[in-house]
Amino acid sequence: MAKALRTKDKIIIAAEKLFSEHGFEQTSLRQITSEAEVNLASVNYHFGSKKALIQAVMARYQSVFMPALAEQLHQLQNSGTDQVRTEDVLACVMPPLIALRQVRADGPVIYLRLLGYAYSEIQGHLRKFTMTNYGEIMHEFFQMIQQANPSVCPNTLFWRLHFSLGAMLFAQTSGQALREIAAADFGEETQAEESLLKLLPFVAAGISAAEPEA
Amino acid sequence: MAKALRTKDKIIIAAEKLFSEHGFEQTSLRQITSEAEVNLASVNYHFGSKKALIQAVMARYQSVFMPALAEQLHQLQNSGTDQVRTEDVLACVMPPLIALRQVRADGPVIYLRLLGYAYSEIQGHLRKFTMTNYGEIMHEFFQMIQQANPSVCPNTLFWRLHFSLGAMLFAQTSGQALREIAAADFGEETQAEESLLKLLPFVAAGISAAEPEA
DNA sequence: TGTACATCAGTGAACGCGCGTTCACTGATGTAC
DNA sequence: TGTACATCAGTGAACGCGCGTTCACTGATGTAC
Repeated sequence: MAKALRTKDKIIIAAEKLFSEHGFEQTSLRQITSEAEVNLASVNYHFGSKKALIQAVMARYQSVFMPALAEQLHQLQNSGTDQVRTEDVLACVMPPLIALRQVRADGPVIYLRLLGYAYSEIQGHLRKFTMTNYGEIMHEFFQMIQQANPSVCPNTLFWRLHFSLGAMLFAQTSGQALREIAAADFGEETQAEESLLKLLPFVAAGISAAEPEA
Repeated sequence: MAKALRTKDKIIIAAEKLFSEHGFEQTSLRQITSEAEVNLASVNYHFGSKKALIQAVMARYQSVFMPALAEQLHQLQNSGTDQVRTEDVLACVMPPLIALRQVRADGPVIYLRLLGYAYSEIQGHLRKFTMTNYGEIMHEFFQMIQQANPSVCPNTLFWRLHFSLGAMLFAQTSGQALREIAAADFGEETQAEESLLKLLPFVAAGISAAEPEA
């Protein structure tokens, strides 16, 4: 049993790393099992299929992230502030992200990259999975963003939230390359987590922007 | 000769459509030649390889878009306004985008989707290609954004421009799915080109947001 | 105008390769009596 | 305590499949003399 868990864990650890670096479809089971120093057939033995392995990897992070996000949102709601600001709602995602260090030291970065690939590659699957399992939390989040921006119509907010998601995922997926360019052009090193801090004011301003006249 | 051009064009037209719908790696030459009603081997005959076909498809759009963008930027520079606004610089991308209708009726949408896949799939290749061929135009664009936002440091602007790019590409790549969700949730149909108009105020506000204190 | 030859567009079939998955199997561990 | 059996983790080799690419070939068009 002890060794059994080892093999399964080895696969998970190697898969997370390679998935987050090259995406799901571009990473083969042979690469994963080679990195994990494990037999090729053991992926299908432990997980059933490649698709199931992908879901297991994602689920492991979601199951930590989502409850932590719910916790943050509730804290903010019960903080007695009568008017929450967009920044405050957005900031709720940071502690859950940092909590992913429990899963793995570089968990926050890994998770964001996985999200990026999950959205761009397996179109819609992840969204469906997230909504069926954590739809309520997502709904709460959306409602609080609406409360913080009563003058922006919900349809516009819907789009702006997805623009924000896109900005975050793109920055993560292309993050390494961008950081190198930025370092070369401006002589400033930007850390992976730092680019997230740069993101917050950007999306907060974008979400709360005045609605243009029709 | 007449029929020769036909086959090559048939391939381009089918490839653009399928690439923009499913991405480059997910689209096989067999799908393309089947859609184009053309022999499988003719792709390699006319283009040499799949990679060369992808480049040909992208180059066709870039060669229309980029000069048109340069034209817009120059017009804005010579308009006599002493202080350009971020919105004005951003708005410069719209006419070149619309000019892509010359290439093909749904050219603007196709191009944006291709861009999205190009950035997320063939990491860095497109950026390199764009910078070597149109680096000067990109540099001009960046400089004008800087002029419009003298109080934001260049490094931050660099990141914010890429956040904006990410927001746009994500909205396009996931556009169809998002439009369906939005229609179901808010009873409002959003057209493909309309989501771009929603994007402009969002990124303009994000780019010009005040720099947070350190 | 007619013939020989070269060039070019297009084709059908096969190539080798890497992929996810399957299968028959081994060996260790746990359980029942 | 000892034996028989069941369960489980893990393995090596092969499977079929779709992929991009290649190759020898056909037939039409253009050119030279």
